[in-house]
Amino acid sequence: MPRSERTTGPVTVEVALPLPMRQTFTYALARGGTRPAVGSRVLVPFRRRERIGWVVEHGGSSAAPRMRLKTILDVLDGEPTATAELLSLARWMADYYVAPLGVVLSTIHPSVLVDVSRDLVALRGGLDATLLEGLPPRARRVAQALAGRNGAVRVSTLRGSLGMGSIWPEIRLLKSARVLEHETLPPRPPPVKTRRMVELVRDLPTLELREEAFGRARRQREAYEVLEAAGGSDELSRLTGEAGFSRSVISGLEAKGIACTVDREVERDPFAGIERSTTTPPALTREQDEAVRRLGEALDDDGRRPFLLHGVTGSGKTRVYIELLERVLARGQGAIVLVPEISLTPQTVKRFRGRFGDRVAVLHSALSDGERYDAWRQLRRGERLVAVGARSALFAPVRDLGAIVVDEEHDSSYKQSESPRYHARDLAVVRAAAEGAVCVLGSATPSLETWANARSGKYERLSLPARVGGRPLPPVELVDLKEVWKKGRGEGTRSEAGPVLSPRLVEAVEARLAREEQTILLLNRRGYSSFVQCRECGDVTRCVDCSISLTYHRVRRRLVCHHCRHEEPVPERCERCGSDDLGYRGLGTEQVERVVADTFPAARIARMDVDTTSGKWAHHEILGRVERGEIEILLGTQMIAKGLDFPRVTLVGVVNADVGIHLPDFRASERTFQLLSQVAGRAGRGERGGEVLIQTAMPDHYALQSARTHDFEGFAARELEERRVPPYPPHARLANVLISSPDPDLAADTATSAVAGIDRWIGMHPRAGVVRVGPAPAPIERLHGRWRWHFLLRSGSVRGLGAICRAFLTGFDPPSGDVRISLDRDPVGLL
DNA sequence: AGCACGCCGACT
DNA sequence: GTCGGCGTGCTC
Repeated sequence: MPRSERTTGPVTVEVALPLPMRQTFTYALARGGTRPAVGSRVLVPFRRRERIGWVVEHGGSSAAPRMRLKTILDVLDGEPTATAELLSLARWMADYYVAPLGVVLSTIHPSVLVDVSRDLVALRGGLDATLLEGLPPRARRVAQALAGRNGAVRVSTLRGSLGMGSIWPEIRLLKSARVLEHETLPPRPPPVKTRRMVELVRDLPTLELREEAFGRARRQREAYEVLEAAGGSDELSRLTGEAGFSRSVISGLEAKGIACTVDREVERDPFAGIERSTTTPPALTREQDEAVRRLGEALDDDGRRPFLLHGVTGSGKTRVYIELLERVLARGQGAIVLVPEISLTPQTVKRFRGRFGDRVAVLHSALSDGERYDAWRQLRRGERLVAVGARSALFAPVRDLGAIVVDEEHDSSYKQSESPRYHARDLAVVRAAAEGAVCVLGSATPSLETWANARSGKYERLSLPARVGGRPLPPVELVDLKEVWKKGRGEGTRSEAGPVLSPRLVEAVEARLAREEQTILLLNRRGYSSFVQCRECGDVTRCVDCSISLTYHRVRRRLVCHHCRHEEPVPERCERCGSDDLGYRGLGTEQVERVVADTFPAARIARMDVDTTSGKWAHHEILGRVERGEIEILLGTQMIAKGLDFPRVTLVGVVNADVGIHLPDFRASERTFQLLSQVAGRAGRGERGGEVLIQTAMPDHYALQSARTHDFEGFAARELEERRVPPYPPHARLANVLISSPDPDLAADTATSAVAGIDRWIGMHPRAGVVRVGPAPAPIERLHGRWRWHFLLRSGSVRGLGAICRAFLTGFDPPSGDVRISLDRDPVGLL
């Protein structure tokens, strides 16, 4: 026996379970069992149940009571599902986003690998009245519910339909009374789709042998020949279907030992139909060529920095990605391409599939769990080399990663809104650095974080300043709503804030209708937050300390800051120009829609937003109608700003740009600028050109002026200044702590005591440089029946902020009751 | 999280 | 007395 075995006692492993607990658990190995590799899944007993966890360490490190160690029930993987690279990324995430390692591991795996065991119960024979009478009421209810169903029922289903909380005590009681049977099924083996194949197992090379084998069995001989022609095997269903052999012919071959049927794994590929394109792509522009050359060089360079590929809409960024991938694949390496959720359309898929065929795995949200798992396995085995997908594709087990591309890197869908609240763009940089891959962040309107990194030299900037084909960006015109309000008093099409559509916009739309061209109208996002705006000068009051817009509280008739809780009365007159003409905004999308319909009664109008287009295909259906010219005006929220490419759209109108700018969020201007730039890119994609009209009461605002002149750099320079005092990203790092409870007092009290705890931690770590702002009621004060409070932590030090966040989440003991605390590091929005 | 234990009011 | 409400504590 090796000495180590003698001295270390029982061999143990540390297991991370997907539970909201920060600790790992120590388990012993089964007698004679081999020690599962770090990163593999194991089935372990936990409480009274079985759960799947990941081995994250060999030997115990958590202080476990040695005597009470439980033993691993099963090692589920021979090969770890979490490679060393992904496990270390998971550790980084757990640490940075302050989330339990097991939870992180479960989110970076396909869901079928995380499924836990299921418990089934079934009645044992019938239920008679005397038996029922002897049962306690709760147990009786369980038994009766079970009698109402046939056969075995999942305990979780039963519990859900009864709605009486945990029914495990009752099940144990009924089981011991021999009323029911209970069975725990092990976790489903991952679903692998199989197909019955018929394979030849004996060769009959000579005619003589065949004569001997088949004699007068003509159909068997024919089947043999079909199989031989198909290369020795074919699908059973094809032989019995198309080829028309009866099942008995096949059995005959089996009986003679010539063929056998086996289940072969097949891979589902929902995009199998997409043909590899044979057309040669157009020549690269000079700038594209230069970018590709630089990225190609970086593949060989160990000390490389991440790249920002800054290219205006239509400048051919995708082409650059594709050329990079070509070079990565030529080196025998793999790659990951992240795209925003919304742009994962058949067009995007076609683009990559067309060039790379089945070397690409597309991780689309419409995939079934099984399909997702198939793609994962293919990547893991190196059968596919490129993963294309939304946020979570960053965790694809691509081998020998050569590059990670993040398209539209500023897009907020890269941030996950549940724990772990990771940002896939930031993780892309982390993963690429750890695995020696080239990282490319592409955008026409980079986030200010990325822009600042490019400016400081932390990232290398590649630029595509012109559209492919030399087509100009469309002219953008700002329509001053203040003028319209002044003139428009007493007209029909108005809201509380004045007319919804300016004469200029109405006239432009009518011109399109007359010319049989199409219009896109971008609506404001839902106005849940109202602000007070001067109708004379367009001014909106901001908080002196936080420089975010103050929110108007109808009930109290006061203005409130949603960061620091500063309050002030609604001014009588505009503080800037002295006018008493103040508007209380709050224009609903429905209202705008009605006005549009009334103004253009003859037009065919479609509306597209999250509410009207719930199904994935409803969205495509509407776009199909636009494409076929069945729609003249497309009304929609931000989702219409991205990726649409219709040559007949020659006008894009933005109904009111101000709503976005005055959201109480430090990113409000940035978001608005990005949105306007995106939507402007929708106009004039075809020969006919196009124009963009933006309605606003503050045409002088820098975000609007920069959008008008397509000037990202001008916008970024000004916005970076705006965020200096008080410091917001990229000048400081933020964490947003959200506290929610159905009880408003509990939420508020918890916020107060949490802040007291935070202040103690801040006091103990002065060098972390953390500043607290708040607490204050969250901008959305009540959501899903819960009252919400939040506060912000701000620091110039990444590590310092991390230390305080971890100390807070581990050390703060929330009061009893239904309170939830969540921490969002690097929040993308504070709403 | 989920579940057990334990201590309280309100009903056969 | 029991039933079932939910606060508290623990899970290798």
